[in-house]
Amino acid sequence: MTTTEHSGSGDISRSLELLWGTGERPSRGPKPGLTLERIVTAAIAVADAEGLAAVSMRRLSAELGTGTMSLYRYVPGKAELLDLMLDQVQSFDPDAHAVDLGWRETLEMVARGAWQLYERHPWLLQVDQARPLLGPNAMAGLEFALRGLDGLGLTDRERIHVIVTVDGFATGVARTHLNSVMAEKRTGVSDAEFWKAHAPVVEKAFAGGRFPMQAALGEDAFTGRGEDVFEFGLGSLLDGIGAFIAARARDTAEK
Amino acid sequence: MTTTEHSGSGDISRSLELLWGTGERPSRGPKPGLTLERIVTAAIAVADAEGLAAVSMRRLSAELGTGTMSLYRYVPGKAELLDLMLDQVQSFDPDAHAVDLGWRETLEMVARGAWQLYERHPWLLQVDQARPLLGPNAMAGLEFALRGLDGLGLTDRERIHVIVTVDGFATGVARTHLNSVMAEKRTGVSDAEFWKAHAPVVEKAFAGGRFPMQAALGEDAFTGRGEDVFEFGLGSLLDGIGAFIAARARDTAEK
DNA sequence: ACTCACTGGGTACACCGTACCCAATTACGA
DNA sequence: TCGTAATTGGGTACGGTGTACCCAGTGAGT
Repeated sequence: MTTTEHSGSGDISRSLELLWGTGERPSRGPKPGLTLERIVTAAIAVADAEGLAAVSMRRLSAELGTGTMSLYRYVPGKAELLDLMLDQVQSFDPDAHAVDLGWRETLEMVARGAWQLYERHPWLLQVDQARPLLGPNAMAGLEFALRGLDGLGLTDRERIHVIVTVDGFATGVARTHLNSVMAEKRTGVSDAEFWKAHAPVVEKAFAGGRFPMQAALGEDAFTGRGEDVFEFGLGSLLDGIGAFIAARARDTAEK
Repeated sequence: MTTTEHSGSGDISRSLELLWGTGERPSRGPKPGLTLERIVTAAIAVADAEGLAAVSMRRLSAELGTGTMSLYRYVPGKAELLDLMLDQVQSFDPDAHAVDLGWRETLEMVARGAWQLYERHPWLLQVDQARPLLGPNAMAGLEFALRGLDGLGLTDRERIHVIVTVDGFATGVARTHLNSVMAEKRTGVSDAEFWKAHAPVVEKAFAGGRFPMQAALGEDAFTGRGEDVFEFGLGSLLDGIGAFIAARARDTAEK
């Protein structure tokens, strides 16, 4: 049993200070035996290996060999820790930003980047990303996307719309896909077994005649891989966005 | 602090029995003073009003005026309760299914239906929907979508891909939108205040010259409403899917 | 040497899901 | 009619959670 942890519940400016590392060491008192980074890294490692539910303050302190309450000397609370985990995990190869790509390649990278990120850290889907604090890594990603959409005649707001749309799509499909993968890992019940359990109830429902479309569906309809759905949807979405961009280009050409 | 609750963690066939209501009352023993439906309804009401985090067995029992452990006479555990909440909340006007719509209208209804569902019950985004148990309402929704995509020359798997894509898109964008709305409600910090807190740190980052695109962004770039992003993205996505369907139609015509 | 900001961390509290009991209730078999 | 078996109601208790509150120990500044 787990719950989507709320990030950003704590003191915002405190979290930002931690994110951007503006804290100076005070001159008095003993030197800290821990670092923020070690705590965040340990938390991510635990989340990757055992899921977000396994990340508790007691568990982390055990992992780091300290007292539980010592962690609160570095992080105001668990919510802020999640903020920090979010930003750290979003760091990616800065070389990828160097190249100037076309809009389609850029958006494909945005979508595939999000997909791979979720694949690597499925627990991200469990974190309430409502208001991800603007960390350095998040800003770098946005900058990359904006540059790829530059010079197409789109307004600022339209560029943001496009980016949020592509990211939302990737997130939504990744959620469906990865939740299923995680469910299997967690419960030990494979997809096949899961659907097998449904068989009796589904057959009874089909017999009622209320679901002719589903009854007529072939066996293989549901066996598609999540990646295929993602690629199909991404292609369609970008085709549609391409049409929008082309229309914009025609508008500006007329003027 | 909250966590995405895992549905489907419990005994699957037990949950299915509850979903499809195949349980007969045993002849002996006292009559139950509660019903499954009352429990599920109360749980949904609490989740709607105060979020998923407020839904605890103790809280529900208080709401219903019973002992906490009595709930376990009706529901195997909290995971199964979530399964039931999921299906109950997905019920919609059966009349909407009566009409036969074109593929675009159908997919628009699927997407808008999902969007409105999340708007009404934002906590749905917190529930792990990896493997939603096939309840009667979920099946009705899928049936509706499949019918709208009938006769277009798509394979079974392609129709499923289209539906998952559209649903994933709606879910992803709704997540971004509603998490922001919920964050405001929960923390009392408005979007404006939230971004204001970022100002000093963002300005310092801009001064570094690493983010020229974001620095050049107009004030209004981020003030767009979530609904606008949704409508923009939905339009583009359906345009793209339309192109795919048209290409398929040409294929079959050639044969 | 004294002071005092600082770090480390133990204890305690309020909450959670739920395993395990036992008492009260009800209908069937004798 | 009277056990008796099945079923419901629910109290208690356990192991988990985040974290408020303290106090002891550290080490640089005066």
